[in-house]
Amino acid sequence: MADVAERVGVSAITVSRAFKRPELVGPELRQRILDIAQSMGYVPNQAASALASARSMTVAVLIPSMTNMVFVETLAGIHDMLLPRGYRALIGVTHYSPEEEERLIRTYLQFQPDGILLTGTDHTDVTRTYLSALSSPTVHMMELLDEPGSLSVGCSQEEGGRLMTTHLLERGYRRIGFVAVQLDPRTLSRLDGYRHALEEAGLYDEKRVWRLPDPSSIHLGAAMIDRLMAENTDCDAVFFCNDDLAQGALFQCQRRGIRVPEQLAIAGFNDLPASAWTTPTLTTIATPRYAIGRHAAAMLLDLMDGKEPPRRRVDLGLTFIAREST
Amino acid sequence: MADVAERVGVSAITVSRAFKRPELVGPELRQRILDIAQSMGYVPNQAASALASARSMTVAVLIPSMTNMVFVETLAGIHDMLLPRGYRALIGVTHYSPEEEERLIRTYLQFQPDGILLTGTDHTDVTRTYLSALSSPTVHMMELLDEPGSLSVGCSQEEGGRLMTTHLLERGYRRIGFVAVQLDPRTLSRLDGYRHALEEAGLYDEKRVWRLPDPSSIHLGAAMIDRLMAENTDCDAVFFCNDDLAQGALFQCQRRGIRVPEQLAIAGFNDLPASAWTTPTLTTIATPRYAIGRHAAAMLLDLMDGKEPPRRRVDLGLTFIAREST
DNA sequence: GACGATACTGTTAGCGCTAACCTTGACGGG
DNA sequence: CCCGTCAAGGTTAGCGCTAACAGTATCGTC
Repeated sequence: MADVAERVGVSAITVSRAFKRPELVGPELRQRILDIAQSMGYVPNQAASALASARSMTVAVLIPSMTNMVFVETLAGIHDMLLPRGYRALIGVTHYSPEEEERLIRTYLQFQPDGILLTGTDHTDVTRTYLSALSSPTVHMMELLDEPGSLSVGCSQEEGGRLMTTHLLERGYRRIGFVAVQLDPRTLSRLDGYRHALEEAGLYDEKRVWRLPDPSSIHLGAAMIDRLMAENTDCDAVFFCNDDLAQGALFQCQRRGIRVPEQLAIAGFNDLPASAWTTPTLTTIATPRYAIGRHAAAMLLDLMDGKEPPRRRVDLGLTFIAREST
Repeated sequence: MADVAERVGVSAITVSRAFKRPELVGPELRQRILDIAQSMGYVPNQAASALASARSMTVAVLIPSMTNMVFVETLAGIHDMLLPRGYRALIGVTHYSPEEEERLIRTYLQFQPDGILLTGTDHTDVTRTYLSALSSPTVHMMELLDEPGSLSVGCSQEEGGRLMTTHLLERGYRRIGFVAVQLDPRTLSRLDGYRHALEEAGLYDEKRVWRLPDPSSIHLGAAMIDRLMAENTDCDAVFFCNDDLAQGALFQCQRRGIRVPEQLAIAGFNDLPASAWTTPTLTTIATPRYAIGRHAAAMLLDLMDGKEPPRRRVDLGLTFIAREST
């Protein structure tokens, strides 16, 4: 920067301002500075800038998984909101583990992020301590928080589970199963919604609930159909905790000649792109994941600007999508 | 850091060493420093460290798309290699645009990355200038470079196109179509492979090639089947440039009652998880994308350590997977 | 003609850390 | 007993930038 300043015949601070506070520099001088900087191959040093200004222009984003489209789309929403404002996202993948999340937080705090976006609400005590000691704001995505003062953008997973179960009941199904995998808090909330809806109808039966800690996959969904058949289940409908699983189930039903929905109805969650194209098409619930990313980032931008966001808890709702599989 | 040093009763550099060069500090003193730092909530400032040491411990990674599983899995390979060594990835999404890539490079150079991972080989001249002026190493992923001195890890897309086309010829198909979307260099290489194989067999016909700039999707694959039918194509097989498209085509064939492969054979590229489960299952070519990420990152680590990597051009090959759709 | 407002540009100091060099004391060999 | 060696820790200076404050010229206004 000093070299550029010398070549232009100004002081270093003017070069700095030409880049960071353009309105403070005369237009033609500014252009000359930028041109000469460009020709010299000068690029500002972000580390030095961060050190001097105490603003890293960085937001730490922690998501549970990269291979799950849901979170990738959330990330896209975050990116689209942050990049135009000059912020960069530092992405961490927790693999659904609060301990891994804690480790990542510790690492990313070294970058002095100006804001933090977390997925979900289950964090270790140490994570909570770190965050509360921090001056940078933290917004929670996906689930909604009720604690006063906390910031969250998401939708009610429990309501989603309830919605789908109610739909199945309305369609006349009475022996509705639930397949929960991964067993992260969002899955368990959907299971809660399912259970409450069935309990209210007097139809809840623990033996129709399958809980598996394995990660979700099409393969596992297909395997679950085989297992249900082997166990001679009496289910007339199965609500899978997400679309990957449900798609795998549909594929396997087709292979085995199980008629869906006549013999067995199948429902999913999240509305992945393929779910509109399977045979039969999959009844599911669309989650506003891209919008969640955008809103969470927007809320964070407000806070980083020192402004109070319009709302501290934003419920973006769910969209029920009835298709052929139920 | 100074506060921690004072509490422990040592100088700042000893605290610094306790974190960054543990072998230079006595074991029990080191433990005391770490304990006290922890209790005080001290976290090293990465910006200051980067400024003082001229090492950002950061690698810039540019990929074309985040919603395409292929690149997400590459990213996973990179992460798994870099994180244990203390490096962080700065992820940029170019949306298949060399101009966007140039913009991102400019932005990320501000972070003084210790290394750079790029996807593909088509870059703007400005990008090339930036990179050659840089002391940090750059590794190209996916495609292979022949220029001496250049670093690349990938597989031959052209060979992939050729492999699949040869397979279709062997199965007796004679009027083989090709659907190319996105039209990025990798897609076009596959198209080249397809064309060369057909030309050698004397069966290439331009009218059986569809080129669309649109992004790939299941929806588009399904739409292409409708279009082929409307255009009354004489194709007995269609080679789609990737699995998303091919899956959409399979779904639509099923809907329309087109028997695959008897009436129309369908082939894809990449081997996505669902391709083993569709009805019929999809013939495709598996690309070693996770391994590409790992190898590229490993090569970069060598270079950042000042070591010469074992090889500067690594071809990880392709795996042909014959399934029911052909 | 004095004055304040406005628009630019400059000076000084320091952000938090680490490279490079330096000091100290313990130890062992000849 | 001297000297070299080594382990452990300290001193000094500076990485490249920007916040805060300090000019300086220009202009309009009363």
